[in-house]
Amino acid sequence: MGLVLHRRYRSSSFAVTTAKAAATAVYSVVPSSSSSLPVASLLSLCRSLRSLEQIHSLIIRKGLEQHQVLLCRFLGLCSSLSAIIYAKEVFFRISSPNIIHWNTLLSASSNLSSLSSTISLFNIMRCSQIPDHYSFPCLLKSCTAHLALSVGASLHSLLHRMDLDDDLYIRTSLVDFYGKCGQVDASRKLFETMLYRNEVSWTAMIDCYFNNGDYTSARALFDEMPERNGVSWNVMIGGYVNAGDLITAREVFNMMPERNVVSFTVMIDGYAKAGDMPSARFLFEKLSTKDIFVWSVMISGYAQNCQPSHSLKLFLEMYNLEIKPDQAVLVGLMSACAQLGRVSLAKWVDSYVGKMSTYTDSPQLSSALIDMNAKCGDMARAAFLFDSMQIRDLVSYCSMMQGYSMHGSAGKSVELFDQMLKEGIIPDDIAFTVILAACGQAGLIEEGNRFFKLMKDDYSIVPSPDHYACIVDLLGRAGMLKEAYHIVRSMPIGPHAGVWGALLAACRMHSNAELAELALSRIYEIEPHNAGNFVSISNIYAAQNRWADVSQIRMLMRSKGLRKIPGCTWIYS
DNA sequence: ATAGGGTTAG
Repeated sequence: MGLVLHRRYRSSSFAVTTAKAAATAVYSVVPSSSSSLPVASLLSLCRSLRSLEQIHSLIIRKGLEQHQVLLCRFLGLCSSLSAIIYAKEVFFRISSPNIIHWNTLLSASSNLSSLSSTISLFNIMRCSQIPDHYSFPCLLKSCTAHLALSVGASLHSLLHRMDLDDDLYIRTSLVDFYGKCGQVDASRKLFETMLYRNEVSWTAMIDCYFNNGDYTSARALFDEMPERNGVSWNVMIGGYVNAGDLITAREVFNMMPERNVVSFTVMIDGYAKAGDMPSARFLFEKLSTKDIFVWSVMISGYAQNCQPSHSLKLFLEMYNLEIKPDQAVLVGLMSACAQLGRVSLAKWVDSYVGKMSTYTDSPQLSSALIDMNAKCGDMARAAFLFDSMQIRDLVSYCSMMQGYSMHGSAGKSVELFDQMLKEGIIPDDIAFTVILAACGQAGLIEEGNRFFKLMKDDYSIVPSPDHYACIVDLLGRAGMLKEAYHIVRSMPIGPHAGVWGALLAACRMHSNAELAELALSRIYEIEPHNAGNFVSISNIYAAQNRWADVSQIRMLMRSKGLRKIPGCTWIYS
């Protein structure tokens, strides 16, 4: 229903008329006891766009349309309900907006609109109002979010001319802005010359050091800062998590005096990214109040770690608690469904997302939908979704290409890749992994080599072990085992299990026991607990009637305590 | 009555 209202505001030029029309309904939806409450109290109770509209009509009826303070609070509410268009419509009906009205609208715009529309709003403002120290932090925040170094830098020089660059809030915003844009030295200079600092400024600087890989300075600053709050601690935890140092992250987590839900979320996410779902789950269970973020981290964590049924279970648990899933949760859920590959489930989720979602044009959501449908076998639905996307992005192309490849139409994947290039979309490392895998699967050697070369020469992407695994697979399937082995040997970085696995699979396909043994011994060094690798070589021996070797492998497996998990080979194939 | 730092997604 949020969607319906939102659309209406988009299409009608004046939300105000809509509000007037809704005026008659106001007392029926707002509880009768509260209808006698002052409008200000209603504003603090307001949780939805619909009640906002009703309060608006009440403001009009009571002739409070130009009430300065009320307007501010109203605009603030529009902002928190993501109703930027409504906010603008109300704002431009204010007969003489003051600086606070402007700043509130500016803040709403910087949170909800593009940087360019926020900047143009700022320029309109400057025609009738001199911006003050409240105006700039949100502008800078928007620049930071868009990593717009040049826009932010020109704001900085404007601030200097206006003599506002010593303000605590503004200085902190600048420290954060330059830090996020990778300009550590600029950040440090601004931080060190600050007249006053508080926990926020210290934390912004620490985060800046972490984002730029300087863990020592981050730690030194944390130890030095006079007072810390929850965010300071969480920045430390997150910094170590991103650095891959879970041990130190956990130490900081344990030392933290009052952990909040973000501390847990950051730590849990760290465990999930490192593949340690048991530790993630342990912390998750200890958390008494779970918010949408932590649910999302767990659900997508299980999906990323190939435990889709756990994702599904958690989602249902959330569903039963009547927590409204957000976009990230839905994406995680769909990623899990894609792995489960159950058409009926995918159909349910597809329609559920359609009903649930207020993000109809979101490329992330569309891509996840495409991916899920493709992986669950409904290529027609995937193609329909793809074709109905307004703007197709890299991820949606990748989902389609992977889908076609899975359904044995790698030729279509190749077509799509070329079409994507024509549309001006820049492929990344993952896109090349997808297309190389497609070529491998279909035995398109020439195309595969073309893309591999394109990736290295035209896009300057250094091949990852995954890319090498695809190339090895490509050559191996075509029976070019020697060439494949040569590629493996020539890799500048150490091959991972997937590369050797591709070689092993090729050996199996072409019954080359000798090379298979070599590959297996390497794989065993890397992943000693994967029974599937042993099964592969045992199959090669069996194909060559080498039954003694087969039973030897079986005995070896037994002595190592390895058992093949039935039906799990597809993960590696 | 308005502003700054930390968390989710192929």
